[in-house]
Amino acid sequence: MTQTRVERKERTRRAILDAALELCEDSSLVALSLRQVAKEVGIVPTGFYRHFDSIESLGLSLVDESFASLRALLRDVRRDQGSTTDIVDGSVSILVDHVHRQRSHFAFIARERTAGQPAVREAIRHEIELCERELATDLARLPGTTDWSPEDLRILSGLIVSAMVAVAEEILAAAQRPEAEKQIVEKARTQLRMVLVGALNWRSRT
Amino acid sequence: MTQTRVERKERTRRAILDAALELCEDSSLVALSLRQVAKEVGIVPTGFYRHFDSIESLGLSLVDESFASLRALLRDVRRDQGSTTDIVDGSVSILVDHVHRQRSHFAFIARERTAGQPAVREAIRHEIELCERELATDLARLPGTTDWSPEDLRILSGLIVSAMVAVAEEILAAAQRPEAEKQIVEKARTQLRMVLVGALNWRSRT
DNA sequence: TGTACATCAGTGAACGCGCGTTCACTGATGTAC
DNA sequence: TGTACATCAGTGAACGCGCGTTCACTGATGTAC
Repeated sequence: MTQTRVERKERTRRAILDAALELCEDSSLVALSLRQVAKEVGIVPTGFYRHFDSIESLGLSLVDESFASLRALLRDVRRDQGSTTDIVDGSVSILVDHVHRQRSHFAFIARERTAGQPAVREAIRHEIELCERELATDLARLPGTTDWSPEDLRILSGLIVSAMVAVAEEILAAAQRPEAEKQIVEKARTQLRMVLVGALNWRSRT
Repeated sequence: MTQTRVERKERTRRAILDAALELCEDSSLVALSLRQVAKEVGIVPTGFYRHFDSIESLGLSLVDESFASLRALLRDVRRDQGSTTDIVDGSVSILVDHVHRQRSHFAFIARERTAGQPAVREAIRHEIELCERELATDLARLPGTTDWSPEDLRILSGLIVSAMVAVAEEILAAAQRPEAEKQIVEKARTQLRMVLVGALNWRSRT
């Protein structure tokens, strides 16, 4: 068990982040105290300051982490598009898989998006806007969107993101109820197909 | 200025509800203290107990109030459908109007939906599901959905509700920025038109 | 290699503050006769 | 109508508790020579 000082510090930092994610799952980061986190980690309250300035700056680190998970999701969806026969089936499966594996990250985003401190909310709003932009450039490569205006691509992207955020929230709410989740997944696939049918029959006004 | 004792009490109760709605707008009900509310209202902390048992029971009253506002919105949208030429333009205008006039109620639902106590979250989820059902029966009366399956009507309804919940949240976030709101409203109308184009070209599988 | 010094993650006491809640109270309003 | 009593919304002192933050500290790890 020989560890360098740097390794030990990183380990504690990691434990603080994990404890905060777990403890705020029942309410929100704003209802979480530094002392609760320290107690869960097993350090004295003042030890917290060796790693973060405040709960808020801890929150901003959690935003970064959580969006790394979300971008990994987008990356997997993008990589999958070339290889699969059905974009909708593949994309929704990947979404569900990521929500399960990074459950606390997606729950954090869903929660703090509306209930976090202003700085945290703003950070999340900004990240989601970036995701919409990314998705818009992906959509531009699909057949049938060649004559679309940039605005319409962004708008379609926003529609898909809204629907998929709602789906992710429903999956989180349906934890431990596999039959409910199955219905949600089927609904998500149909919704995405409906949107794509709309998109294929859409004509941008110039 | 002659008021009965009952009138005075009701006035104070109203002030407590309004103060709580306003104060928790920056974070969440779980981060709100009884003393903050009492200070805002202008009564001594212990005076709070003449009206509510706890912040939690105050929260339950706010849930009831907020859903009354949401149902008023649905009622207005439904009433408007017969009289207007463009369903999309009319419905989005009504949505925006209601969000402005009952701003704090919609913000309360949006926030506590993901960050509230479990019982509150569940109540909100249930109410939103009821709204989806209602909307599905309205959609069944539109031309072009006569041969749709009940499931597909519910799924389309869910898609529209998700998109409009997202729009309401964006409008709330864009407060004091009229030009940003104008863009959001235009986006909402285009999204709704895209969805309806998809619906008109959709064939339910039997 | 051994020694002397520097670094710094984590400690523990102490602080002032806001918290929810208790309790006995006050005095204006309401009611019974 | 006037009087005597009841009600009860709001008061104010007091409590123990958990909070964030300060400060000087300890002692294991790291580094320079």
